[in-house]
Amino acid sequence: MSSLRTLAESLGLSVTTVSRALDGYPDVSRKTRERVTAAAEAAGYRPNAAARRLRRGSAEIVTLVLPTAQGRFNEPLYIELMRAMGEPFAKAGYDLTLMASPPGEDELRTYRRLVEGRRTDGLIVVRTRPQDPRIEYLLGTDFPFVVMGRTSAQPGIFPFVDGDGEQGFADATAHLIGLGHKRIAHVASPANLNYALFRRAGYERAMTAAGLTPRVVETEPDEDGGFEAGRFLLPTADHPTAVLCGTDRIAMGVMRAVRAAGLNVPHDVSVIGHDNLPASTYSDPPLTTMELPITETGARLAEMLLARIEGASPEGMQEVRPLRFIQRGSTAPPKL
Amino acid sequence: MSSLRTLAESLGLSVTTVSRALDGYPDVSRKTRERVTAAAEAAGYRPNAAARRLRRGSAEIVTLVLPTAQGRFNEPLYIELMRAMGEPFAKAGYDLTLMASPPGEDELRTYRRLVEGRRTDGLIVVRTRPQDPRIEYLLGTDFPFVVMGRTSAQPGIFPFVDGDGEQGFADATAHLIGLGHKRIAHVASPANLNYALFRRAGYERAMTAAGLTPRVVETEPDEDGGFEAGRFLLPTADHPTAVLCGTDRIAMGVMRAVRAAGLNVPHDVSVIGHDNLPASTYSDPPLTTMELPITETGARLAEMLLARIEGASPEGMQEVRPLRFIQRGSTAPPKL
DNA sequence: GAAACCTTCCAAAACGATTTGGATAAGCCA
DNA sequence: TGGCTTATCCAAATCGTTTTGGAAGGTTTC
Repeated sequence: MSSLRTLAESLGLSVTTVSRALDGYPDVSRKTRERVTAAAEAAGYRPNAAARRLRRGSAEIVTLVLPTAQGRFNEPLYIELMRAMGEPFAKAGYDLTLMASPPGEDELRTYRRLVEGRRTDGLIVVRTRPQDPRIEYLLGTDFPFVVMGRTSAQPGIFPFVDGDGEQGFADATAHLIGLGHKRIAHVASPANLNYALFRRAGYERAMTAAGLTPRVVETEPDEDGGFEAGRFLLPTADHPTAVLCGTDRIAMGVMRAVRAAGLNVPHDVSVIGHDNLPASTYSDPPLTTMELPITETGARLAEMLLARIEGASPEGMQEVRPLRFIQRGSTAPPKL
Repeated sequence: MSSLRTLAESLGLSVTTVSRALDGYPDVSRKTRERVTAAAEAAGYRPNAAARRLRRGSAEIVTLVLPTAQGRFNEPLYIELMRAMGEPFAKAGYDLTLMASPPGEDELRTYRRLVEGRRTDGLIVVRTRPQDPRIEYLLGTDFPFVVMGRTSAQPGIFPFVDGDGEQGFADATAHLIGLGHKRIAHVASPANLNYALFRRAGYERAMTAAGLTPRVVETEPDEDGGFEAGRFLLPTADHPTAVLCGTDRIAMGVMRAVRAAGLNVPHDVSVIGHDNLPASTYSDPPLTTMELPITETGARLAEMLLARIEGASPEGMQEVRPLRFIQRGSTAPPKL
């Protein structure tokens, strides 16, 4: 409704002066500035976002694109991430928005729309794959983006923060070995998810180092996948006494399978997950798990993205952080 | 990079013609149109969103503002809702975005920014309160919005879809009574959440109709709240044999409290929730619950919002839908 | 008292698309 | 041939800001 022009006319000033008064330029007298801000307040003036964006060439928006299709993913994690990033971005004058996008072909189209239509000033990429077409595409532009997670091999350097899944899973495996477990299985997420590779490698490293034989089952990273894997692993007499799961949701499914097999967690089978989902605190028993502390991660990612938008080089913006191990009730020494 | 102007120059055409060719106007020859679209394709031309918005006066965006601060809310629900609405909006040329906002004063500011800065074309309001300042504000503008949920008393008519919590909780209570339960408690969400009032009313209606005494405990709508309520209700000898919970997350907490009291679900205490969260399928035992079918709800809300954006009147856009009852393992007849 | 400086304001030019209101040329009819 | 359509194209205005490059008038400096 109220534009700069109407406001200026009602004040008997030029559009320029009103604009500069509101932006706090020093070349407008205190008296005028006060008159202008009062009038703007009274009229409920709010600059038209499109006009300002067109002129400034910046959208004042950063976007997290959430791939979401087959099954529900770790959404609470991403909402949490949004919350962690919200404040730093708001402080810098950016709206943080989330867009859900079906993965695959359409996903790249979404990115192109956002980038080439200048619909956003920066992107947060999540749920990386070892070869990630989104990142390949973004590296080909000079568009600012940050990544939660990593890729395996990508020709180019970009900012990311990731948990040290390799070390974390090695440590968790060592923890189980320390409890006395020998038959430890790993239920892994599909290898087309990048984190799955690291976690598996850590598990295998620790097992081999202890002279134990790794046993890996690959499955969908959700409760059903975990349940299936559990049903596959548990029936035999020499079933694993501990199962290290790629994600909490897999772990939930495995625990259900353990119960379905008439066994007990953690007495017969210990279970460990990863993500520290809200539900994991309240499962029966509460799930032993690990996590990348999300608040600090979000804050750091926001910082990086803002720096990139300001034109900073991505060098030195690669961080692999230790995971936090959370000991709860789903792990115990093996029976006898 | 590539603008209409550069494209036009490279083709030896006017900006007008190029624009109209790409928009499929009939006053440009087939040959020219083909030449233009080919060149646009080759140059990777994508219209500048800000410019188009400024001129068209539409942002091509609709926004769901998610209040998110104290504790994690039912995020999976809202991501699911986004997914349900994504396609109809995409088909109509709108990007659907989610913005997280701290509730309270700042929340209204977020709404004002979006509405008055024309940053979006339509809003989806969720997590309604009985007196909802966001809705009051929006009713004062003529800005298009739809609501998932209802308010108690609001001077004005607006589009909404809500589950019939009153009937649903009455039915669930009747179901428990039919199983033979007499001491049935209700753990309610705080009364400043609108749905809490309806659910409680339904519970009380069914109890009273059966000549039973309602017993209501109010608590925070999360696992901790449920746990606290459970610890309060369960220790006595004449503890409830069934607990009807305002949300699944409350129910999770209650189930944990039941176990902590050395009792069994459902043998000693039946538990019912509401929301049908992903985790509820995989809890032990799986939770009996109910839900507002989210896909249809999202589709209908999208339809309504698009109609409102087109200028349709909000009359007849009020829908209270029956809840779907999902019987799982957390309910059984009372012991003896 | 003239030159150099502030202070305060503003006209006009962007930004990149869409849309209005013709202009030009070719085809058609009588 | 002249008048009337029709088919194709385009110049210029517009959306609402921000920003550039002064201009006008008053002050200070020497």
